[in-house]
Amino acid sequence: MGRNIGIKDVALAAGVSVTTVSHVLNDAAYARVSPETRSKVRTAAEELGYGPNRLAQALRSRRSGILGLVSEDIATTPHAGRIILGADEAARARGYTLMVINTFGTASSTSREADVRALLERQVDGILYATMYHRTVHAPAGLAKVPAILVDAVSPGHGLASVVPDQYGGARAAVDILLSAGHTRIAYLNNTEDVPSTHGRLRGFRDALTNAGLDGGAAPVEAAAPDARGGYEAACRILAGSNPPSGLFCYNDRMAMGAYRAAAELGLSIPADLSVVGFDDQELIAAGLYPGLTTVALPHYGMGAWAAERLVDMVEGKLPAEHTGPEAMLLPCPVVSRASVAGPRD
Amino acid sequence: MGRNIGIKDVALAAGVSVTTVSHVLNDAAYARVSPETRSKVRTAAEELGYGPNRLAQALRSRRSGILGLVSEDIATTPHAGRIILGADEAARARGYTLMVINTFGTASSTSREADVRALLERQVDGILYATMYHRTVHAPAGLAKVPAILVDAVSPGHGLASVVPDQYGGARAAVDILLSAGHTRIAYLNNTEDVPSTHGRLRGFRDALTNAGLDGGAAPVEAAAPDARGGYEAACRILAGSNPPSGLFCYNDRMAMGAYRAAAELGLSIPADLSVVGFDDQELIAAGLYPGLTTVALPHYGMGAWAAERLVDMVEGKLPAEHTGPEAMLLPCPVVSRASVAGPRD
DNA sequence: CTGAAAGCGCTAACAC
DNA sequence: GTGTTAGCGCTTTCAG
Repeated sequence: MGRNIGIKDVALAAGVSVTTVSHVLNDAAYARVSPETRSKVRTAAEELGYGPNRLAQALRSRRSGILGLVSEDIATTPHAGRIILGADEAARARGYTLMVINTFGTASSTSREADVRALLERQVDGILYATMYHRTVHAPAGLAKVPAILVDAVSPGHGLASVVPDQYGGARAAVDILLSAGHTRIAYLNNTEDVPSTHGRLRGFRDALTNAGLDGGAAPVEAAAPDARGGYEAACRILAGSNPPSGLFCYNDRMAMGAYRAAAELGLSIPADLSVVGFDDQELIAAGLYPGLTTVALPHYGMGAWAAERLVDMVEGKLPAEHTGPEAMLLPCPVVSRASVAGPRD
Repeated sequence: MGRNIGIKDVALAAGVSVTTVSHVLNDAAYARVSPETRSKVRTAAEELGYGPNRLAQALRSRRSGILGLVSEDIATTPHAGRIILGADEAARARGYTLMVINTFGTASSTSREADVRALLERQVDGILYATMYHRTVHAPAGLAKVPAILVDAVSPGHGLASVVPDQYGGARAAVDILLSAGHTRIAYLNNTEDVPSTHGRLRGFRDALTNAGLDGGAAPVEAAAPDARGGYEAACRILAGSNPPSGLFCYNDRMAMGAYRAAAELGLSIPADLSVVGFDDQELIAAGLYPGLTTVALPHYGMGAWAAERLVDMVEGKLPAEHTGPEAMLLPCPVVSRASVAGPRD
């Protein structure tokens, strides 16, 4: 673990000045260096196993090439992972490295400010601020100091660009799947929490029905906690009625998992007696359930990639750093078809 | 987004030299600065909203305070997330920041080398190299240039410290749960893949039985793909026999999920007719299944934390950077009790 | 075409 | 007690 080789060593080995080395290694546009010198430098660098010290480069050029990402609850679901992956790949493609800071959904705003400050001290060129589920946040003040974008979140009145899933459109697509299969008695198992997805998906549900000539406003909706148990309970209630639905749209895959159990207990076979569509596309559940659950995927990867791409544009001045419009970018939620939907029995 | 305030500005505002500012802000041990000067500096820094430029600090002090983590498949399961979280919290507690680089289980060794090189160029103080599931890897050569630790992986002959789950012990604990509940006819649904966990868990299964006075070598074992479908198929085979087991240990939670389905189809109620224990503690599955699945947790968080802690020790010279023993550190896999185990019917 | 030299913001001898 | 100053490794203007 001896001393690292620097540009100086390369210069010495190639018999040129550090300036020249820097010029050729960076393909400096303004540099005019002879081809022979160029290759001399290149081979010298190669042989010495030279690698630039990005810290020094950053200090000098005032560009760290690092994008900060503060992300909530990295460990809880794969959602955060997919945002990170999308952002990572987009950033990498543009020559940037991601620096991820984990925070908690429950973190105080002081600790969030501290996270952003830590990133700022590292001289990140821009910051991505991601939440674990679509919601509105109070963006840390530090975000104003560098280009920044909110991922899966909106922060009213902060003039920050943001990207969120098109919950409404996803719900419509989900219900359309059921509609196209021929179902007319369709119910919705909603979440009880007051978050954008709860409202967006409900609106999408109703509008899809109305748009198909059914009475969306009167369609049965049961709300419960957004987990397997909540789904089980809500499904029991809705399936026990006198004229039970033949198609069931669930707020998320976990509730759908509960609905599967309810159906099994009631002797209802999926999809022969009951068609089910979920939301979120949690691989572990959706693919593990039997039959495989048809669901709607959340564009986490896409949001991460979109945001990183934009952020780099801002950093490089290709896009104004100040947010242009008040609207959040809406990314589509694609349907993932598996085996839980079939035509109605009757 | 104007120019940032530096130590110089603070010095000017406080009417002292930069040295003094540096001394008080870093609580330099050797510095003798009067209390009044100290507070003058502190308030000046405070008022100006000064924050150090960690890049410059790092360049000068030859310590970046960054720990690199190359982690596989961040987005696929929460496992990588838990390693990251554990490492992040341990690193943070010691004043370090994590720089996470995503790689793929399928990545070429060239690309892995490149990932490590990128980290090295950023002057990370040490590197954590994590795989998504316990396996043996060919560690990138670059890891020799800084302190490094393997997480969830071993690399024979590289002299690298590493930490992995105690698969064997976890399996024994899982089977012991079944044994203590009174079961004597216990079967194992194993994975067909040739990875350490497959072998470790099988050994644990057999030894636990033998240790209890049963014939571990003759106990029924069915192997299949480690997912819900494989579990379903293997469980069908094993449950269809003439003297079916009353206790079932599954290689992982996904296979257990399949076993639940098989049991349901055979009219077997869990845990009344069949007790089931899984492995991995994949929250989404284990807690979502009904009844909740008793399983064994993989110590991902713990491995990340242990490794980061050690790595910092190495970086700070509190631990030799070269690996001491040839053995990987084994972390225990704790049992997570839910509701899938009861006494046998007979 | 190539090189000297001035810093980027900070730390830490060393001098006063 | 406090200040001067020489770099850390690199980029880039400006001379030659």
